[in-house]
Amino acid sequence: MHENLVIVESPAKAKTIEKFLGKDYVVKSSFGHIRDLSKKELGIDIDKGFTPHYEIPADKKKVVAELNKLAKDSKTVWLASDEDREGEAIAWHLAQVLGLKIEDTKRIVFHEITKKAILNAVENPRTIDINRVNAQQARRILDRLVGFELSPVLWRKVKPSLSAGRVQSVAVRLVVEREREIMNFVSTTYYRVTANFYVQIDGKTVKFRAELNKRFETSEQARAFLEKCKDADFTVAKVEHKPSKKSPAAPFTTSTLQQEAGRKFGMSVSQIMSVAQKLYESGYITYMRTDSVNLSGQAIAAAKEQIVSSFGEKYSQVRNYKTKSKGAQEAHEAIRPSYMEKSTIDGTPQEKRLYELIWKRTMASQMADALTERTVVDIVISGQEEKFVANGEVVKFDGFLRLYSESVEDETETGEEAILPPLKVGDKPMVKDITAAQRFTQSPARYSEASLVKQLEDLGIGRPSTYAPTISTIINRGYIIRGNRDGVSRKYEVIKLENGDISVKTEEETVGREKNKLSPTDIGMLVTDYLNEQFSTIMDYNFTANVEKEFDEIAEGKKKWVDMISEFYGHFHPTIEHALDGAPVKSSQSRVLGIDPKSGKTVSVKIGRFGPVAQIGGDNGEKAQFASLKKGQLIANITLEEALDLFSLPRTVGEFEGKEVVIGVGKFGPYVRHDGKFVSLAKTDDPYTIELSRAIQLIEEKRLKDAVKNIPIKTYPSEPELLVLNGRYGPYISYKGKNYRLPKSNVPEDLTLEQCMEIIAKSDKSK
DNA sequence: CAGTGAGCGAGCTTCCGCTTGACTT
Repeated sequence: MHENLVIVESPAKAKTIEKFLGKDYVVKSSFGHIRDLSKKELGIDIDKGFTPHYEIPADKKKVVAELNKLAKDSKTVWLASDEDREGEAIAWHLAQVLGLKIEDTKRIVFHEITKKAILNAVENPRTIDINRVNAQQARRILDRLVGFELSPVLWRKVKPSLSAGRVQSVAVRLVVEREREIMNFVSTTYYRVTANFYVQIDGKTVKFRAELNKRFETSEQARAFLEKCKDADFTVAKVEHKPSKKSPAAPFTTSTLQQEAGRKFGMSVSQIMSVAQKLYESGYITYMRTDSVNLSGQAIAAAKEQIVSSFGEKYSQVRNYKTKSKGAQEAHEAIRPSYMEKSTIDGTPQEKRLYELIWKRTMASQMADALTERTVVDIVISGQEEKFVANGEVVKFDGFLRLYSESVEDETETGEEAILPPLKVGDKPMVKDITAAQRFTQSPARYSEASLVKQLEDLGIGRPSTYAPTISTIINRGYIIRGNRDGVSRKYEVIKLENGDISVKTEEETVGREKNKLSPTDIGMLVTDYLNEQFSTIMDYNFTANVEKEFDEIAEGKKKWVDMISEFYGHFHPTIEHALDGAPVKSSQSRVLGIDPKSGKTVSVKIGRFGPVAQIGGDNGEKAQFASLKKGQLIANITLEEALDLFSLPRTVGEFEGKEVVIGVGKFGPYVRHDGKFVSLAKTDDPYTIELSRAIQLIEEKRLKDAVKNIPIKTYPSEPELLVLNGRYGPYISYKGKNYRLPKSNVPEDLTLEQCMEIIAKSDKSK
């Protein structure tokens, strides 16, 4: 018999709290929600006032059974799930399932895992807030109604297995609309003029740069300006010094961690989350799914101590941050190191890097502003209205920059900030050269995973625990892809005045190179257009914010959840009926690109049975040729040349060992075929351009791998049927035609026959 | 397993949020 059972959501949290509470308390975790609407059906009885039917999912049966047993054996059960809407619902479901009385069940909450906070919580228990629970039920039921009524419409009208929902469909819409902006963008050109000046200071030549305060639209105008500069003289007309300061960014939330680690290390949001999970489980950082920027008093004090001892008093500045994002629920602290004095940890390189990033960000957030002095110098040109402007910046006190500076998503062209020589009004700097370079206005940038997360967060859509899964879902459904683009080469004109001569040159640059950026697929565009047309309310960027207001009213007891859902459904369901009555999506419509110069037949693109496809001929019952579009190509903007290129596979690239080497694209992606054997191309290989030498390299690599794969790590003379082998997922045991996983703790080379048999026996028993 | 594009149709798919392991040969 225990005195007290405390139930929290996360097992790592349970371990920590158990230490704070002492021996009279057993602390267990529910592993999140323990009940949900049934998975198979709608799980809501619409005719009976939207009554939800909750079930305990199969993978939660064990946890619930254990909690039930412990609850029966305890005098008092404390429900300590998070204080947000979902946490309150978890507490309520626990009370229901464990047969606790709602009126006198002890509900406790804390926003930070510190001894003080926990003890304080235990001294101030409350009861379950049923209004907040009802707000969660409304949220859950609304999402189920939307998801499970919309998705079947897509199965009937577009294609099977598609999905739609309050969050994912809007996420796809953002990507689709950005792509359309890029497609419709018309780049204009202008000329940017910069000058290299120099002055003599103490007998030394000091150079500096300045930019003209006007941009020219045409080459002629730019050239005319340079002509006029030939005999002009240049005078410093104004020197302005402005003190300026920079403040550190707030400590990390889930979203900002994803953005920053994405930019700095190029990690995907799901990679970041799984590394952060490891750090959390090891006790190195606080909880990683949070929308709060708050730090505990204890953490602030520890950071201060670290900063003062490492950098001195004047680098410290205690700051309290306020969360401003829409719909934040602040059940936790910001993501921070558990122990501020630990600036580094043991672990994999990724774990170390991510930890150090979190440590620096947290420390910097408690450091002083960086103080700078900005200098702006105007240089007038005799006989002309335009003037050159030089910008300089000097850091007077580095403050938090000593430790950390935030990165930016896409480096855009900005005026250079440099250290300027001491100039004064009336100075006449000499001109080394003046350059008018042709520039181009840029289309908006495609989203990265992290910038899409940021956009969703700004719109109040989705929660920290769902950002990464949402992106996986819309990629898995084939609505969007994450990919790289090589960029294209572009020529630009450079007009330069130097030593009294004007020269014109054409230079070349690569633009539009992208890594891991998101773009829609044809299906993503098709579904988005259809949903926008039929279900504009759900697709509205403000839909979530609007329903959140109502959830808040329910939580405050001002509104009944059934009324809210019933009103919503009254409007929503007829739109479903209307869509089902309507026509299917015109997905078979094709776009004609032109004429194939070789055959003289029509080339078109459309969505076929197996996705987007290009077609040559097939008009009058003749047999058409087909080729799938490449990842990233869209029906909306593929060109005739790109489409014709698709028909170049399979192609023979040469001979190796007297046999043909053929490149093709099969069911499992691009491959090399040689001597009746197939080798997959690497992700970075392009089947349309790959050369013989690389193909041979792939064939040889495959041979080597195959050779290694079949050499056993370990064999046993007394049991010839038992082998320890090296497989795709690491070492494993093969015995009598069956394979067995190795427990992590085993070193495969040291396995004895007895140990192997034990592993086999255990595995067979568990099945 | 290394393309596909005849037509029919049984049975299936699906949401958002809260949590971790288990599991692929």
